[in-house]
Amino acid sequence: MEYVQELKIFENYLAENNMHLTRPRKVILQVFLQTEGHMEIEELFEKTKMVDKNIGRATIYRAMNLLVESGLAQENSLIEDKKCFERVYGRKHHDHLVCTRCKKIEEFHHPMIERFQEKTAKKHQFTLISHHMTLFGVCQNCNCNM
Amino acid sequence: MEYVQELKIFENYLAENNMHLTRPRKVILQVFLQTEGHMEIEELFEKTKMVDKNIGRATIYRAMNLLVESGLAQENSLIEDKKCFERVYGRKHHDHLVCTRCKKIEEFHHPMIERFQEKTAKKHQFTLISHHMTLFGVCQNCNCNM
DNA sequence: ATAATAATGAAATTGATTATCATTATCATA
DNA sequence: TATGATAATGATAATCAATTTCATTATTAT
Ligand SMILES: [Mn+2]
Ligand SMILES: [Mn+2]
Ligand SMILES: [Zn+2]
Ligand SMILES: [Zn+2]
Repeated sequence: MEYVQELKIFENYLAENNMHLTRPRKVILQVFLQTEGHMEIEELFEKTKMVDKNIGRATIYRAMNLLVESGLAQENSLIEDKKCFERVYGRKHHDHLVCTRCKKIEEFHHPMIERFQEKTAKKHQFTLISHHMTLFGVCQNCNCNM
Repeated sequence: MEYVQELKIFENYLAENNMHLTRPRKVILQVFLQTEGHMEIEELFEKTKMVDKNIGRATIYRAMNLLVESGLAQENSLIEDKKCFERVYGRKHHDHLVCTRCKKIEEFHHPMIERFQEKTAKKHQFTLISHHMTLFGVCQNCNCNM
C-alpha cells in the first residue's frame, strides 16, 4: 500500500473518534489520493465504482468529510453550487485562478497578499481563521481561440 | 421617487433589452435600494410582501438577476449555499471579513492586495475579470464573550 | 380597442447535499 | 470463535435554494 503516511493519519483520526477503517473508507481514501487536482464527488463516485461498485454516494460524502476533518483533504468551492476536494497533506497553502471559459484551474501563492490579509484582520480586530481567494479570468489559450 | 439615478439606469437597461419596467420590478428595486447591507432573497421577499403581497419569489429571483445585469447589484456568496446581494452603484469595490460566530460582515478595501492580484493574473497570463476574497475569523465581540 | 409580445406567480422541477433507517459489518470480550 | 454492543453502509427519502414551466395577466405599438 502506498501513501503510508496518509493512511496512518486517517487511521489515527478514526481511532481517536472511535471509528473504524472500513473497506469502503480505505477504497475512497485510495481513490482520493490517486486522483490529481481538484475533484468533485461525482468523479470520486465514478472512480470508486471501478474498484467496488457497491459503494454508495452517501458513503463518499461521509468519507470525504472525514478526510477533511482528519486534515488530509480540503474542501473548495471554486465552482458555484458544487464543492470540490483536493489533497492538502504535504502540500503548501495556495489560492486559485480559474478560467471562466474552459474552467482550467491554476494555483498560486502570494506571501504578500497573505501578509496583508493578516494585517487587515488585525486592523478590524478579527482573529483570522481562514480565507477564500479565487481570481477569475480568461486563460491565454481561451483568449487566443476567441 | 428617490434614487432617480438608479431608476434611470434600470429603465435604460430594460429598454435596451426590450423589457418593461413593471410594477413588481419597480417595487423590488425600491425595496432593494432601501435595504442596507447584504440581503438574501428571503429578506427581499418578506419586504416586498409589505408593499405588494402578490409578488412571488420567482419574480424576486428574476428581478435581482436583472439588477445585477444592469450594474446596480452585486451577487455575493458569503454564506455557504446561499447567495446574497448588495448595492454597488455609487459604491467602491470592497471585499469582506466575516465573523464565523455571529456572522457579522465587515467590508474592507486593500489596494495593495488588488495590485498583487492583478500581477498574479498577469504572471499566469490570465485576463483578470473578477475575484472573490473573503476573510473568515472571530470578531472582537465574539472573542470576548467566549 | 386589438393583436403581439413580455411578465407574472403558482406550482413543479432540478440538482446537490443531508437525513433516515433497515440491514450488515466490526470488534472487544467472554 | 461465538456473541452482543455499536458503528457503518447503501438505498431511498427529504431538504432547500434556485430554476423552469405554463396558464393567466400586463404592457405596448398600432
Ligand atoms: Mn488547489
Ligand atoms: Mn459588501
Ligand atoms: Zn481557459
Ligand atoms: Zn462575531
